[in-house]
Amino acid sequence: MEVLLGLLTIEPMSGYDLGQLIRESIRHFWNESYGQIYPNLKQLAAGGFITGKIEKQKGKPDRQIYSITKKGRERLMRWLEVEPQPEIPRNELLLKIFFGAQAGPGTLRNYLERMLENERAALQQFGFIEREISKNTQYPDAPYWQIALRFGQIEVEAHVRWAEETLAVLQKLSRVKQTPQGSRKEKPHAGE
Amino acid sequence: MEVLLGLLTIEPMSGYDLGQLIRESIRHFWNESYGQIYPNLKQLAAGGFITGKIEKQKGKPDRQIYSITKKGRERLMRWLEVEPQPEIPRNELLLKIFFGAQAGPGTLRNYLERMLENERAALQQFGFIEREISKNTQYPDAPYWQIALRFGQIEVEAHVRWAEETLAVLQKLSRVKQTPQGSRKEKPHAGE
DNA sequence: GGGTGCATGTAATGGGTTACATGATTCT
DNA sequence: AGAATCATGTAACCCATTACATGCACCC
Repeated sequence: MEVLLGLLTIEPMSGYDLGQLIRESIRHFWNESYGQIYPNLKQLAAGGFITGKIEKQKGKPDRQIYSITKKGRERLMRWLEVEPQPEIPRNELLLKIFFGAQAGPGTLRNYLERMLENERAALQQFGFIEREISKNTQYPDAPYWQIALRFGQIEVEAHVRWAEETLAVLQKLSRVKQTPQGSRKEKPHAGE
Repeated sequence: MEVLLGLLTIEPMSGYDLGQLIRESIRHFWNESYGQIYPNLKQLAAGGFITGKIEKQKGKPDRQIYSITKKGRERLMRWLEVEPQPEIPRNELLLKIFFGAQAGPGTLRNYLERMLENERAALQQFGFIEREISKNTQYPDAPYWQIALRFGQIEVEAHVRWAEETLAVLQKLSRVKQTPQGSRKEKPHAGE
């Protein structure tokens, strides 16, 4: 809800634009689906927090361009003043690793390789975003965008380090499991 | 749902125990509320994935102790084989920082200080968990628990570094804002 | 001709938190 | 006396994703 308000302080936009912008620039810490965006915009408009103007296009469908109102800015402010409480992320990968002894190291290694791919792709995306920000230094928010981006970079680097370290640990674990005295109740897994 | 199954492979437990265990050991990457745990246990029991035995206690209410069944283990296995897809966390703090120019650096600094407190508390909690794990090396899952814990440690360290760096950046930003030519449309904020 | 992008929207479904209710014991 | 802990459970509610629907234009 308030994301939309916040993004509309940058410039007036349509719901579609908002969706694009979200997945291009803040997806690494916030996401909204269109199933969320459009109804929320309607609500915000009904409450007088934003106003919409229809923009006609040839060939393409009409666009509803929304602008934030004074009332909207006030609402955004009030929300910004509320201290964000830490939220517990749900990390399915970690959960599966936690029960790793059931799955065996082979499966986990695949998951980690895939994770590394994703994280490296994210790093590239960050590079792209960084260039976008430095093109738009005229906006007063630009330094803050940079800070949010930096969070993503630092976190992803940490993830990469962890994943690499973990792959090494798993290697050792499967070597230990292969030694004769290491096998107790465990059923031997096919392959490594 | 499957967390419960997974945790019950460690040993038979009650819903209450599961809740305790979750918040003591895996809260940093997974959480379930009792409003979720109890109904899920009922469902799992109805499906034959776990079985419950009533344990009577004097003075205290009866406990339903659940054990995982063979069918339950199979279900857990199938779930473990499904590749976890990356999930986008929602970080309200980052979102508020992203719109930082609206709120001003003072508010953000408070949020960051609070965040640092939380992260440091988490580090301490991790120390506690680490000691618990090293007491329970007889479990075959122990190395995997260690890996999951390591993730938390590395991530939290990264967060701390980012927060400290960001506090320094904000300091600079508010100094720049104070210089005469830097003030355009911005209302001056009380205190720095 | 078929897929993709633009653009908006709704409905079904699933997930999860919060708040409430109960009731006994133990601690302060 | 009152609060907290143990222990289980339900109901209301909010939020979010997914899938579906429409319709035109452009490209291969």
